[in-house]
Amino acid sequence: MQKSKMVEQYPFREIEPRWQKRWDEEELFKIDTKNADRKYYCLVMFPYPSAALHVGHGRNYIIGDAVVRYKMMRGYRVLSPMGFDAFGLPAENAAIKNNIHPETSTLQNIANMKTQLRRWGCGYDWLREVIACLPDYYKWTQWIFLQLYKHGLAYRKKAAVNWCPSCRTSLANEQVVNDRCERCESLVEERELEQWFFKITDYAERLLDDLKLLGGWPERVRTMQENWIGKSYGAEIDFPIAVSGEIIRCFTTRADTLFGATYMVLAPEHPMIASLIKGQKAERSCLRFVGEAKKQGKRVRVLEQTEKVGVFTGRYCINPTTQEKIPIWVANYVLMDYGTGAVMAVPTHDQRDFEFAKKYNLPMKIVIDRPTKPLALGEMREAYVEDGAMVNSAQFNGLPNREALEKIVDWLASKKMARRTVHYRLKDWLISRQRYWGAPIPIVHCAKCGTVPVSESDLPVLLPKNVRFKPTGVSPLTEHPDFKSTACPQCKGQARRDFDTMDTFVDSSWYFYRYISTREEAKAFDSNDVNRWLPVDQYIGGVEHAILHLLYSRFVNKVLYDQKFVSFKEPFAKLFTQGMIIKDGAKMSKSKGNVVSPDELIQNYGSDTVRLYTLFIGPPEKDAEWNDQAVEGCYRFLGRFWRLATFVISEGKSDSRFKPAEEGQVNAGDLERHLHLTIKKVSDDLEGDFHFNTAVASIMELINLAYQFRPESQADWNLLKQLVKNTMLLLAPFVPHLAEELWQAMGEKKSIFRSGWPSFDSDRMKLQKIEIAVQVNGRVRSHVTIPADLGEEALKVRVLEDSKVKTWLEGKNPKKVIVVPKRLVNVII
RNA sequence: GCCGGGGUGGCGAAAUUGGCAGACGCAUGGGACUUAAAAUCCCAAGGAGAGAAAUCUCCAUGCCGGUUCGAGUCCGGCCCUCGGCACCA
Repeated sequence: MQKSKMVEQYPFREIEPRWQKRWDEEELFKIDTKNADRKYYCLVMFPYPSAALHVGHGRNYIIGDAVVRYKMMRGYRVLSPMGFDAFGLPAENAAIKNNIHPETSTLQNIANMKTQLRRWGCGYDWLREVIACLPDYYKWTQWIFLQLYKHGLAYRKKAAVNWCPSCRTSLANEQVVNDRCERCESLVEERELEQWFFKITDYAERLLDDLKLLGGWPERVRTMQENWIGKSYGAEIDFPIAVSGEIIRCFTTRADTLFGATYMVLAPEHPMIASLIKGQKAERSCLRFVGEAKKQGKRVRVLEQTEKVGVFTGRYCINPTTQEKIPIWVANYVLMDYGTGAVMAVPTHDQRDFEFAKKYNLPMKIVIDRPTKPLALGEMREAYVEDGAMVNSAQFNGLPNREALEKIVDWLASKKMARRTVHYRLKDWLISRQRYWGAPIPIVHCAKCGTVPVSESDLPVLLPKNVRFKPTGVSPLTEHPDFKSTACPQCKGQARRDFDTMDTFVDSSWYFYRYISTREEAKAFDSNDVNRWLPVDQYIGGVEHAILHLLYSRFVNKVLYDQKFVSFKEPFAKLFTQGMIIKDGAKMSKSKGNVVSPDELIQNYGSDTVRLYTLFIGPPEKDAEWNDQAVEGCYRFLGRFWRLATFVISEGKSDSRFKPAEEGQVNAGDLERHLHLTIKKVSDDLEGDFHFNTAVASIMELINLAYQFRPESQADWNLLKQLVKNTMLLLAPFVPHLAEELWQAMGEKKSIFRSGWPSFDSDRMKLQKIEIAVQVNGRVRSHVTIPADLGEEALKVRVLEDSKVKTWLEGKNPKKVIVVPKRLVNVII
């Protein structure tokens, strides 16, 4: 790139800062939320304050800004807020490494990012800025916690967390990639810790059900949430233990295979194991096995390559369908946290059970037969998992297995040995973090009263600033004397605070309400205002948040709905997830060294060019490869438009760098027609699913056409003026500085963003004469130009007279002639 | 394994939802302007073949088949690729 040699296409360096300043001064994006007339809430996912933004981040804000400006021009009162998801581990790690307080570096980063956003020309109501790490925000994050606590939706239990042995800290699920720590790549371990959870599982059914209300969401995201919630229908079946009569309860989705259940398998953590094996011969070997399995940890156990191993307990239970005694085993492949931790094993119709049974020589029985070739036990190499007819299943023999499934459950249910149940894959949300840089959990631990919530009037629980950073494995707050001890809110006795902080996903699960009431000091938000302005009309962000953030926010919304703080069931009416920007085949990241910095690009081409290219690069929902050379193409186009516009504004007197076409290859009628077509196309593209790329392409076409037009009369000049003026409006959401500059150069006084959106006239889009493609046997052989209103029969006659058609006909009569009005004629021979 | 995207020129991509495949842009080639270059403006361009030429013919949207006058688009069966979930009972 020879940027230094490049001639400046137009004076963007002077224009852009000037308009950025003017828009600030005029408070173009300031909104009063007491008034919700023609409201439009456009929300871009608030960023984590990293050191510098690259063009990949930029796509998010540029798309958002284009939507905001377009809707403004459509006459909406658009709320466009911005804030920062400012708590979190990276800042804390940087603090440890560089010996700088995370608040200092975070606030510095925020200042930098605001400068960058401003330079991009992205417009926000900065009076509504939200910064998650400041007490006036996290006070209310703590309030959210208390609301959940109050209704039994926040609880404490001992649980295994992801633990990175080299960073000596716990990690969030999302920071564990393929069982390894995202930063240092060491294998993640498990550690048992007393933790706070939010009971999101109570809402599993509604979170799943209400996905139906989200027609404005990409199907992909809805499906991902559906998978994550993972609902499965099945039944719990009771297996009495031989002799004792105690019940082992197991969950199955395949009750049709019950007659083939030839053994029972328990998870090593199953609570009944101890009493089962007590006094048995196998007691010692069982205990050893359980101990090893637990030591191995769940994470390793579920790895695909981990061998399935197990041990016999020496005890039996009764298959409730056959009354047969079947052995009870313990095996590493059964998980305690799905279903009941007990699995009825059907080796003939489940692949894992099949492998396990082969290995330990356990009995097998076929209960569903293959419709094609009957199964034979001796010949089976794998489990038969397809459908078929029931066999070896008493009164159910001969039934299709899917039908038998229901009947077997009914039959056992009538004997009170089974009941229909539903299981979810979704787990409760673990929100405790043993880290410093987060909102303290507003709980006090008192020896007398137990866990006691801090009262709302005592919020915020301030995060102390003078702490020592070293990776010890416990929160630095543990060592902080002032923070540590406090009075119990209940008995006023000596007590200690909870040392943990909240997952940053709690911070981000409610920020979109706070934007409505940023200045509110007495409450998290004003319900009346929030109910007027939400749901968010358009949410825009990366697909990487498809599950966590979007699911948590939906959950919190439902909790607030139940407690009557909000009156809507879902917080985000429409969701748009933009694709990533790729460079050299990989996602842009500092560590990969493939980031494209916007600063240099803006210096060389201006932010309007960067914006235009970002929108033109491809369909916004798809990933796209960044191409520096293609940026220049957009820069050239803006220059081309600038030259045309300045030439037209002065009626050919000023800009000597523009030369009109020597002979007009386009007439005024065509040009006007295309102007109206373009207005329609751009409007449709923006109203639809953000087809910025094709909208830009059609504007380019229009300008290319205008270059072919030679103005000869005052009417021609007026047409050209109308054209460039409308094009400014069409371009304004994409290239706001250039559009505003030219707009005012045309003598307009009001901001272009307060000047409405152009309309088109369908009558002016019509052609007098149209060209029709003529096919012979489905292949295009000729074209005819006809009056637009020519009737079908007349068209047929005209086509059959065509010399090329005659040649193909070779004097014969056509079998059939198909006419597609205004498009083509197909002559079948 | 299950679920969901995708597969179109040298490249990013379009295609009015079944109607002229490749708009627009990048890269490329040529021309104009210029002492020259840059910039700008104009023109060409999917591949193969025929022709002096205008033109013409054939082949082309991952592969195979089907429906249809007509398929990038619809149906059936494969292949590849990206993403999500997964010893889930």
